[in-house]
Amino acid sequence: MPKDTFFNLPEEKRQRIIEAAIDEFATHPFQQARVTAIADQAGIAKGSFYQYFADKKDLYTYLMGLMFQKKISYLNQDLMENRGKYPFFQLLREVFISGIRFAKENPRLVPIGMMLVNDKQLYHEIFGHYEDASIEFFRKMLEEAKDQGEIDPVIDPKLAATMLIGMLYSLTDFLIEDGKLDLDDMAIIDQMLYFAENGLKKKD
Amino acid sequence: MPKDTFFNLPEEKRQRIIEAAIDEFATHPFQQARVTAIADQAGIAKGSFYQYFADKKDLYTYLMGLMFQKKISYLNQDLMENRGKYPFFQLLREVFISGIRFAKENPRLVPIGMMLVNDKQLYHEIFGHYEDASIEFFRKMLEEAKDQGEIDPVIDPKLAATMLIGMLYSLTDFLIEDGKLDLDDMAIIDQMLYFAENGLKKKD
DNA sequence: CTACAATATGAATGTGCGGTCATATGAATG
DNA sequence: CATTCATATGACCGCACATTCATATTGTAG
Repeated sequence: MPKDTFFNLPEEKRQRIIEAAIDEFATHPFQQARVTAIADQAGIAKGSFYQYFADKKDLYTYLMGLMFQKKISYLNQDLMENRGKYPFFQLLREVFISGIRFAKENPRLVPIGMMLVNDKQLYHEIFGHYEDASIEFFRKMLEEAKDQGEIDPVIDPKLAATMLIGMLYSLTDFLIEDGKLDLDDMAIIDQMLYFAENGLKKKD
Repeated sequence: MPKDTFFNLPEEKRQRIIEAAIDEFATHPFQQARVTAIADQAGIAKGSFYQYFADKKDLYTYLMGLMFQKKISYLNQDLMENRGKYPFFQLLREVFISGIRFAKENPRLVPIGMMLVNDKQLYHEIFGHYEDASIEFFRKMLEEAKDQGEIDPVIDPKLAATMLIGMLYSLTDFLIEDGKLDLDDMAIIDQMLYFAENGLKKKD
């Protein structure tokens, strides 16, 4: 957690620091991200940085928290709270839509998330030692849908969850990185769902 | 390219160096990988390292080349050379099989590849500035299959290629990382194909 | 043996960066 | 004003590491 001094800062200055940090962490993995660069960019002295944060990781962890909250806020609250009441593929659509929308509206946050996911060690230091939360999330959804007879019984939920996450990650990355696709966002979502639905749905 | 002195080395010593490098690069991203660790592990003096390689990147680039060759060697030569003659889903099965087999037999190489893919900057320095080769490879296969009427005309080849790669990457990573899946390799491949086939195939 | 070239070695060099610290500035209080 | 407390600052320290270099060792040819 940042120190009190950080939260006592005028809103504007705090934002400058956060923005500078996002810039730096979006372009450099944690270890290579430079405190000096963040301080310079934010227009504060390096020493001041350590008035606000215990160290580099302190800021990083705080940022990850903000990001996580923001990501969550893109999910339709009603759908998520009453998961059981909605058909699986509608939930899946909602998750895809919010994922893409988040990525489009916060392009700088995407690479930060990617880098964290790829640094297993750091990931565990920050989020603790449990299975990747997003895989678990999808796995549970699939498990329930399977019980409801919505998806093909031969599908292994954990494997399918891994594949869905993989699709979503690599697509998000792709869209942000070079994003040359002659489709608008909704067409992309439709195709992903079409693909996933035909791949997973219970056959008659 | 390594210097002549490296290739003049007795086979056994050269192997030791390569193995040491693989160990180091499998556990540390390029920037954090230490020349000292490689030299120590290989049992050579640090100075000797620079008799063989211009610098750290020289060795790394060389390693990536070896890895690429090795990966290619897992593909069924006949199938690849006569791509046009085989049905798309058979080719896809072959690519999946060789990918998983490569990963299972060379587990230390997988994280190295993952880290490289995730370091866009380094990736481009090493492989040049063209589109991700594996996406292109899948995209072409899909394009051809679409012309043959094997896959659903609504599918966008580039998007589908991105999704397939994503599935394959994340699955490979998953298998190597913690790999707790109650399925054997063939069952995994079958499910991936089942998923992909139903998702992509032309509907009657 | 000798002389020359190729290779091996690890101490020394240089650099970049995270984190510390003594000091300065300024706001608030009385 | 004078005192105190919170915040700001950038020079400085220590360390880790890639790379260099002067020197030693080994191999080879005549």
